[in-house]
Amino acid sequence: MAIDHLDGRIIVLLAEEPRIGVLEMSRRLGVARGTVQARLDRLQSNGVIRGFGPQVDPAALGYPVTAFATLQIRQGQGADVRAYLTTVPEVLELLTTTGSGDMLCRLVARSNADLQRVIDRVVGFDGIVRASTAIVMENPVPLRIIPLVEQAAGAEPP
Amino acid sequence: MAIDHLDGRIIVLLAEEPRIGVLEMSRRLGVARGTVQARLDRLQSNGVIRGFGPQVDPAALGYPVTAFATLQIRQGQGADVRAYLTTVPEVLELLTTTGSGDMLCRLVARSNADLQRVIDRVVGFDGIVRASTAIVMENPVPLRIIPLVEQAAGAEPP
DNA sequence: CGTACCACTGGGCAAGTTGCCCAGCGATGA
DNA sequence: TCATCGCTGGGCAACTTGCCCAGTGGTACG
Repeated sequence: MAIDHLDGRIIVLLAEEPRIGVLEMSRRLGVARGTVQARLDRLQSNGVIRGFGPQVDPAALGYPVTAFATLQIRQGQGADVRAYLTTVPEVLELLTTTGSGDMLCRLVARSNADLQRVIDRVVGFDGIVRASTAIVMENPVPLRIIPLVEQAAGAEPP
Repeated sequence: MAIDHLDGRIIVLLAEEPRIGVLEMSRRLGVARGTVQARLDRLQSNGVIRGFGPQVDPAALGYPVTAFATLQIRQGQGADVRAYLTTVPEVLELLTTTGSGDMLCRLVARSNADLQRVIDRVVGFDGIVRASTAIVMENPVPLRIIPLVEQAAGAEPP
């Protein structure tokens, strides 16, 4: 659960050069190969590293428009709404948040015009009372984890 | 830019079993190794596949609380705010959206109490006028891309 | 109608990596 | 004092990678 400095360096190295192998990592970190292997196994079984899935860019796939929709759900319809939204490919993420029984929904679309279609499809579902949408214009800080890893790795040792 | 069926299957396969190699993929897909290699290279240089960085779970790192903060920025301070928030490790993502000159900010914290510290640190910056925060309770649809990939891969061929 | 060009196949090669094993060592804790 | 744990450093066979090649079918263009 707690991460030490070596774990941190492994994760950072892996993030910078994902194609790197265990052997090369051990060389760069100055430790034995078995050590890196053991650490990696531990990090994965701990759930710290969930996997190494490919990071796909929706924009390159033809979906350059991202938006966030805040949904207001009819009482008791939460489960139905989740199940429905799971079936919509353009829904990339769905979160329930504090506030008036709300959900936050990350959407993509082929264009601003297409976004209308996606939103209609989302809010067309019966259990959704109201939706307000914000279109993403810029992404100054793309989803990242490294700074947090470094903090988690560096803060503990002392 | 456009993805065909084989590209889609490669991405899906890669997402399901990231440790798989090119040779094993070619066997499962029933194509020559060189073909898979060429497709992968193309997908990466196209930017469709950005990389294979490790997916780290903030919760396993000791940051189980996620929240979204909507920030209202003082006129003309946008760039300063971005630069500042980039330095805060708990800020995992920052987006500018339509609406009253707003930014949306994804945060994590060690606990609800710790979230207060993080928020103070975020909104303590001068260029931020107001912030409203929503704590994430559940994550019914974790960030995903496969359904979209399948749609992009399956819709074109006909 | 012929000719390039392109993507794919199927094969072959050396070099490197992986997964697995082992013995030894130093620090930690009972 | 002894057992445990994590790390080291080494060795091994099996596999994969990166790279090369010639041949083939389809498509676009002259």
